[in-house]
Amino acid sequence: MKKSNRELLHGTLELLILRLLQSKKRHGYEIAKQIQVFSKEKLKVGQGSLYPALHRLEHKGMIKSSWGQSESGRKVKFYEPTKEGAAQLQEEVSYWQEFSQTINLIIREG
Amino acid sequence: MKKSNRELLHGTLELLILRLLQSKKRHGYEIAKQIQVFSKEKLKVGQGSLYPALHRLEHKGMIKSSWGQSESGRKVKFYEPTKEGAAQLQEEVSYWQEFSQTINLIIREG
DNA sequence: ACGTAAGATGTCGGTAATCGACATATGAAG
DNA sequence: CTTCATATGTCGATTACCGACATCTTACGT
Repeated sequence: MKKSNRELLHGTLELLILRLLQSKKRHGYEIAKQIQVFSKEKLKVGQGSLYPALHRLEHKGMIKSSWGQSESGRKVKFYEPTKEGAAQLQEEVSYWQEFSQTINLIIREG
Repeated sequence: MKKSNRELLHGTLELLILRLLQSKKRHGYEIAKQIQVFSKEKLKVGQGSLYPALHRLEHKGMIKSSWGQSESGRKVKFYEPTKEGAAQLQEEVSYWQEFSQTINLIIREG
């Protein structure tokens, strides 16, 4: 009965995570915040989406984790991409580009 | 156990349908073919995705259907957008633009 | 005349990603 | 001393999408 909000990140969450980890080691909470910042608060990825996605990626061997300390001295789990993850990112990006170009083409000329 | 193919149209199928119907009345099979053509065969929407999406849109009052004849004289069900559907399309398009710009930004500067 | 391919609409069950809600713990600020 | 932001995590529900299958019709080759 309850109307659900729009699904914000259909299949692109793993792409975003891999891309953000490519720049530097990051922990989960930071990734979520960064997505919010980049999107000017338009996209929000909740914990119920983020953490399962991280575990999924780790389980698939795309990223690896290590406990460490954040700048503020808190215990955090850092993630970084593996070699497979870096390759996967390239694939995801090129798929996204093809995909989004197709959507844009249909919007323009459909 | 079987590995599934990549999900081709994550949440954008209704946008594509509404957009293609905006140009002219079309029937289901034609819509699927058009998406294939526009994407240069890279995207394929199967019947198991297409027809439920059409029924969904009709049930939501975004499109309406009428039986007719195709150019080749076959019995086909034509769809066209309602007023609500046209408005919904505008919303979908502007959401898509915001969304894709965000993804592109993160790909570039993440 | 006959079979097969393509056009066309539809259903069904399974899969999997996302979601909101909840649980929990810690350090900082007031 | 309590509340807020940080931080990680689980859980169940929803739902779109998918491949497979079913069915009917028309066109085409042989």
